[in-house]
Amino acid sequence: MSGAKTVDKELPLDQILCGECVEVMKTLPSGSVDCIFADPPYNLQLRGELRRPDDTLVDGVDDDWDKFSDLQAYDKFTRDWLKEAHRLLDKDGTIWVIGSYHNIFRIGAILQDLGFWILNDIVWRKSNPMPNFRGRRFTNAHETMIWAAKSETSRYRFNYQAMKALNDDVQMRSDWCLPLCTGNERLRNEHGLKLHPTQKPESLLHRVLLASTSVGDVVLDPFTGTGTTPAMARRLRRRFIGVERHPDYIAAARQRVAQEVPLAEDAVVTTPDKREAPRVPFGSLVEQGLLDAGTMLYDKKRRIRVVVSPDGTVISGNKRGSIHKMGAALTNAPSCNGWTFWHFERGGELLPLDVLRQESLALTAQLMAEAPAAAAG
Amino acid sequence: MSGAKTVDKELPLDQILCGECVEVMKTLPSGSVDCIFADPPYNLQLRGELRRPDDTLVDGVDDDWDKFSDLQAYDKFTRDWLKEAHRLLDKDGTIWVIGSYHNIFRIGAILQDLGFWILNDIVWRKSNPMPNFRGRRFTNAHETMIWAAKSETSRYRFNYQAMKALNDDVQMRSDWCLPLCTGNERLRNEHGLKLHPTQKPESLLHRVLLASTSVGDVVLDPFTGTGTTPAMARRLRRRFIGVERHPDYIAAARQRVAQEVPLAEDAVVTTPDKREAPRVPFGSLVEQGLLDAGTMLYDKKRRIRVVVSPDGTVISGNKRGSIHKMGAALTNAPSCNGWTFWHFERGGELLPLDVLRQESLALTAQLMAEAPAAAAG
DNA sequence: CGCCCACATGAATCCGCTT
DNA sequence: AAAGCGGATTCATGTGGGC
Repeated sequence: MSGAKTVDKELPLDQILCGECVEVMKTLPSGSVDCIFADPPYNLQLRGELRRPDDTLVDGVDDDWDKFSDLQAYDKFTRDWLKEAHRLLDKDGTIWVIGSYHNIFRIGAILQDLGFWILNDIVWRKSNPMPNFRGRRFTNAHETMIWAAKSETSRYRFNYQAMKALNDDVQMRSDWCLPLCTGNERLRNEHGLKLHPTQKPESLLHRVLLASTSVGDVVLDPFTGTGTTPAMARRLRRRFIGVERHPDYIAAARQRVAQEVPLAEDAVVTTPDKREAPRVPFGSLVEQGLLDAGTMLYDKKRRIRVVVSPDGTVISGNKRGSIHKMGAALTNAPSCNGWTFWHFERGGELLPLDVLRQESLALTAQLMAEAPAAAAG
Repeated sequence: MSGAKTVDKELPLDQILCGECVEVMKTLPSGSVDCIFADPPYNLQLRGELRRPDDTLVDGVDDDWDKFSDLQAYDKFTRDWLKEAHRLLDKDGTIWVIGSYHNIFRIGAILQDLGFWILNDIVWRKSNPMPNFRGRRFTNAHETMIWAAKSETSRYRFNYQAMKALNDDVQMRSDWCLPLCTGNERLRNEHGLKLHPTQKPESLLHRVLLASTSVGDVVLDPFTGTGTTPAMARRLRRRFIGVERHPDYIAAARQRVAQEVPLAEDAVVTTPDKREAPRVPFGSLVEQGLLDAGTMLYDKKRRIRVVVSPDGTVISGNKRGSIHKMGAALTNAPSCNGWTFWHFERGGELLPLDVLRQESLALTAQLMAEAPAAAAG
């Protein structure tokens, strides 16, 4: 995606910029990023301190950046940065925003108001959440991410097959069970205390970027914190732009990113979607000599048959049409994938046309390798 | 709760009322219900038809009641019924609202705007959701419920121990995995077609009511549909008020509720929360002769000791105070639960004071059973 | 009666390029 | 811009019929 953008040269790629997110975002050109991941302040309305039953203090989020005078102030803040996010996003780009019940409803409503088109709400189920110490509510065991396209008509990226592969070959669901960021992954200061109160686990960003971006895409994180998004972007060979205002976080994030080793180029290749394979017109099989005119095609159970025509149509009685149209017409179906419906005979058994399509693609790839310039032209 | 309300006589209890929810709600007195469960229209905005890969048609929600001209119209609708809900709710009451990403962000924001205090967002994870047939998004495998109190200062009901018991003795989390309403539970018309497009599973309402209401509480459902809430309320011996505008749904719901057999009275008693047990003043142990003045109390490791005073205070040197205050003072802790901190000697071993509290409660219960009137007075 | 297989179905914002 | 059309896409569960 980003490779085609003329604005690329102006972009501060693979950098973590210092400043207020809206101010910094205003310096970037419109439509210049493919994906945004945002972990904004949660507006946690914690009243006083919270203690565990053993009287140790729960280190809640009480930093200054998480203080807002009221809901209206939080809404204004949210609308301001989301407006800039909308401007920066490519027309086919998507945005992820993570939050809890304190702020996610404000964010979701404002996203919709600004014209973003929600694709999913994703539940991050924490495998090891903090228990509810007072026993007055359900254990708050999840956070919510909203995944939205720039507009209703966006042709957004979703690596469906990669997600399916990641989930034992069944569709990835809207609930993801992942552990909190702990142990060595958690950045700590010289006193061993956690550097950032809400550092997100790398596994979360790994899945987000794998699902919704391509290699080389530009990913913006307006609230970079300690740099989980940049680090994962670098690991997965995406480009990143981070924005953060706290110097301590920036220093930690830059160091972290510098230490991150990008995966080998062939290691970031994921299961491709079939839609992205080059289209093979059925007629080209006849042209290439992979299938002769006059060949008989059958459905799987040999109940229906058609004859291949030299122009790539197929004929049954006085009807003629594409392999798809004829498959649909002869079965009274609303549509039909001719590549998997029709079969040809080879060695006494029936094989789907898709086998020939694969052979055609392999043949083309071979020609490309032998004479790239000629084949491309 | 409701037993103490003087408005009870005016309430149309255990009925399903016919009409627009806001109109009907306006006829009910303020502060008259303990809990509200609402399953409002989701405003799904479905476009064309959707087919499964096997070409069968998905029976989507295309009912008129789910159509709104735009987000503003949906917001107005939502604000109107939530305002009435807020008025009807007892000051310590709670509300549940279920929705999907299409509408839940509008609802959550408006709840907050109206002064409701969100307690949890609960994720209903569907064990058997409908897949995403086109492979263009993550499987939409959950719906979200918001649980909110009338105000920040509500002393709302949460049956913590019952929820814990229901969850194999670990705290109930904010994500609930429950199957869809299918099979025999799903109400069908004479043609075997589903009567209501979005009937909720009984297990969901069972847990909701068990978590947030007491036996005898009044539960309002402004969008009753085919009556899952009334049916579960009746089964669990709660009172209900249903509101529904579609005559077919009302007829089905009334029949359904009539067939519902309430559980035996002793079957709906759930694990009581400790904080609901009658409070036992430490001094009453001395009064009851369960502990003699002058008895020595120790911490678990016998490092600290105090002496029991006849007035229920404990003494260490020249300091005197409650078991809690003295526990905190002698350990430099901000607070201390004296019942579990202090131990007494029995048969050569140290037992926590809590053992005596249980014995005191048992003794009182025994007295109540022998002579109820006298003990109560 | 039990096992096996076919079939039905669920709150769904469900395609994208060419002409 | 709207239409045409190639062709990509499903999981868990319950029910019911056949054997």
